[in-house]
Amino acid sequence: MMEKTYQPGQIESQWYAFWEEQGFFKPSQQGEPFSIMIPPPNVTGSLHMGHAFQDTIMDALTRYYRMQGRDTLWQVGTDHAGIATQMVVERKLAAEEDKTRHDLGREAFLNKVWEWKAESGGTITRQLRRMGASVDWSRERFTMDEGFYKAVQEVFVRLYDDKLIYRGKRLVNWDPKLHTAISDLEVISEDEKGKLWHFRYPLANGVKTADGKDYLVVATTRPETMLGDTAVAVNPEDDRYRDLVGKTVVLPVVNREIPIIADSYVDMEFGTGCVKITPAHDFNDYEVGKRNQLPMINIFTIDASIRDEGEVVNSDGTPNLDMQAAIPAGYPGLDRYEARKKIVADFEALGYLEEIKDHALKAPRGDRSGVVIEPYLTDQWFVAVKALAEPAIKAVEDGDIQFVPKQYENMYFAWMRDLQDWCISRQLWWGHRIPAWYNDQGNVYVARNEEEVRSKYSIDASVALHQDEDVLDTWFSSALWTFGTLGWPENTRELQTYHPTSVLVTGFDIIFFWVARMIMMTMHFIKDEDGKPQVPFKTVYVHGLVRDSQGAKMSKSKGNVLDPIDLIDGIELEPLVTKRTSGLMRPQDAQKIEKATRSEFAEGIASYGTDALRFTFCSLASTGRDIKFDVGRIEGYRNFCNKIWNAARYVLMNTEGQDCGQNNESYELGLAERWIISRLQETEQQVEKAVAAFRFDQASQAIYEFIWNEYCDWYLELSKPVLWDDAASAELKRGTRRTLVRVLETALRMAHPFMPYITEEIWQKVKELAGKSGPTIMQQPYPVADASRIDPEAAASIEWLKGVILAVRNIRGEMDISPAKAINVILAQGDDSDRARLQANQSFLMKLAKLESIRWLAADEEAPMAATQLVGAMQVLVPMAGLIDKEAELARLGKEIDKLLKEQQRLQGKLGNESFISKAPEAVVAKEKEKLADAEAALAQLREQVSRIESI
RNA sequence: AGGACCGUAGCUCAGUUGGUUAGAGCGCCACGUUGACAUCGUGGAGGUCACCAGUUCGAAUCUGGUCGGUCCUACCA
Repeated sequence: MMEKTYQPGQIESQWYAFWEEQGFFKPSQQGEPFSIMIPPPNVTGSLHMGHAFQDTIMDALTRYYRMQGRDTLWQVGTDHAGIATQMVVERKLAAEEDKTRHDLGREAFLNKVWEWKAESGGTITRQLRRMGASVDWSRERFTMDEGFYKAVQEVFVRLYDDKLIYRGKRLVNWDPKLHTAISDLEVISEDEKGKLWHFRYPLANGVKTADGKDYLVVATTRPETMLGDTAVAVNPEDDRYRDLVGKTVVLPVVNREIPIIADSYVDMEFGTGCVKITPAHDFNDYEVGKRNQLPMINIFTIDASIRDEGEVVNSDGTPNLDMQAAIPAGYPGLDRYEARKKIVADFEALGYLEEIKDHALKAPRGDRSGVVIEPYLTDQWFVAVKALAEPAIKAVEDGDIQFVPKQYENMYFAWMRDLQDWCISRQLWWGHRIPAWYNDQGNVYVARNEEEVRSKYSIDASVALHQDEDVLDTWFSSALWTFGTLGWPENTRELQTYHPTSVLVTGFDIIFFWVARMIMMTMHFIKDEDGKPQVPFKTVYVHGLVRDSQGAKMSKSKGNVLDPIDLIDGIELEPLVTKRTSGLMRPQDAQKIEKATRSEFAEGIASYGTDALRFTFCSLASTGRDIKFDVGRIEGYRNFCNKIWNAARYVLMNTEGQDCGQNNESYELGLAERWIISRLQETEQQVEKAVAAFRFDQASQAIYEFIWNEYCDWYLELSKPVLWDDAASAELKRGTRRTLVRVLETALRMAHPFMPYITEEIWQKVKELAGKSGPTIMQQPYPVADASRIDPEAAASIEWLKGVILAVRNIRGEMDISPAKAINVILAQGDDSDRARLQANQSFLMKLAKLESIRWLAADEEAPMAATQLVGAMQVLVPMAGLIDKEAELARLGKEIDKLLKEQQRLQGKLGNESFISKAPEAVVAKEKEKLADAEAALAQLREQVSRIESI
């Protein structure tokens, strides 16, 4: 016997373990392959709403295609997440042992990270199981497992040998806190208020400007970088300065003579039209420097404080040993911001500070450290992306890869067509160490390991080699995800079978980080037998961000994060407050967060269960837009689960231990059965169409409406008069029981990809009654619509029935007739088909509308005093025998008449329009005419009623 | 600066190729525990589809513009 109410906790605990133990998640190795790669979450992270959303969609797809008989692989794994993980462990180390990673040394520190991974690495996979994710755990991978080491080395070495990876001294984004280079993508620019300082640079050798001044004025937002200036640039078209090009200025404070150059980069309209050029500390200046062969002077240490002496580098990146770049006394060792103050003060003292203006600027900050990023000259490894990008662009242009929704393709193209070389080296310890070795002269050798280096480059064992200290950008290894997980560089059966993968499900925020790079890497390394590059996936389904109910991004610092597990299990208010207010970056926010939490979740969060959460995500997944997560929504779907639960209880009560035609006994299907079966086929068609279009909202809505509004609201009610009628035939009763249980069983299969637990739980109870067998619903065939069972006649008949019932209920409601009171109904003005339908549906009508009697108005009979409703042209009369509230009924009729009058007017206007008649398609005109006729007929009837009532 | 997306009921959102009386869920109001379900049932109220102009016989839907919001990309020192 089933519990009276749906309790997700009880039913969700067992099934997952059963599925996993039985190996149901593994590919069947039969049928057409279908494969999805999970975007690997951070191995030490925990599940957030974005994951939960994404995993729901992937699991729905996986279960759907698995049930359709496809050979389905959902590949699971985790990412080592270089910077993020290293930072966590460093913070732990600082908090617990007051040590830095340098105190431990590389090897000991890495051991700590591996320990941390072992300790916390199970969290996210445990949570993934809670979500019901049907991933193949036997194939779980990690981006730093042995196979990935192999794949990463292979890719690096081959790209290097193909000249697609190179090393060089370049200006890169440097994080002065983390002491590593980062890629362009890891730099977030933020609006900040700053200043624009205007400095005078005196002209050397007595030269004067056209207007007689002996100095130029340059403006800068970064005064301290002037220590590294190597030129002043003006626009070549600028008449004001044309004669000064080739002359020099003397850099104040440092007293270095630097040239005035002409470069079209300079905007004549902005500021004074003179720009200080600091090639080593500004990306634009770097380009100017390269064009004009300016030396570059690095003035910063890795902390972005001032060096003892500038490091001079030629514009091609080679060391410049000829030029000295002394740094004035008082500056070395100063932090960049202290240096800025001192420079400004020194300029002021020298009388060279022209003015200071407020200036809105975009500060580049590291996405992990939050500090201002410094353009910095260092030796780094790069991927030359141009050659890789071309086929990757073409694949999307040609439709080999399709984005859903399509608009993301533009975003992809825009980025790919303006791609800069990718800086892949990171000065971290946690990650894939770069497979490059150096001898004492600094010559570089790239191979899979030291042994191979020696043989490849014929280096004697006596020559000392040391490996590059740097590791690779995390995204370098994740770019290999689709093929690395399938055993590449070996040409495995899995690689042949499941690659290219079917669909990638991901957020738009990592299209550049991950999706684009996967496409480039995959197409370069994975080829068909005929040599054609393989794409990593055929479709990219891009979903939106999960936001809070107000539309704000969920973040720890705002204290508005919802934990999917809390929505599943529920959480009391106090622990929720504690959870949201602990470990804040800014503890002063705690009070505000606590207040907001207490008001939004006064009762804590109820336990809604995984199925309700998943169904909520599906219903919100419309067109790749961001979704605002409202707890009211999940409550509604928890109620839906309860509805299914209770429908199943009803079905079991009426079928268990009884004959439901399991053994092909003869049975009869009545109108109601034909109707619900017909509606089921239509729903199956809708769901199929929706899933094919990745419209999970439409799929879930179709299922919801079918189960609640058709099956529960109507069919279960329609089954009662039959099952409880002693006079009904055994065949009809059997047909009803059979339909009850089979439609339920089919609906469960239809819903299973979206709500796996409750469907499995109930399916196990009804499968035999429905004539099915098997260990799990997971392996049952997905319902396929049978168009021949779509039954327009049954549908019309039941729609008629519903119309009459609704009319009676409406009268009851409006006339305030107790639902408990059985009433008499008279039908009038009907045609033959109405008469046939009453005949067919009379017993339903009696029971569902709670009638005392129903009959047709006789031909010569005058209609009694009654409340009236129309069903098509037919009148439904509820005689009120003196009890009628005259005013109420007149008001009710008046409302109806007003509505019809408006409709009539609209239609008459339309049909009176010559050009509508002549230009609109005939079918449309005919339809409008029919509508007008219906409206006018109804109007006439209602008016007749009004005059009758008024005449009392 | 360029681009994308969005603006529909109190809230969250659907609305296919232009032809609906513009829908759903939640919330709201009224009534109701009849033998699946009060995590329920029945009925009801609630919309100038942001605004303006255009195309069209016909616009929530197509075009242009205005206003408001979100986001991305690139930035001028």
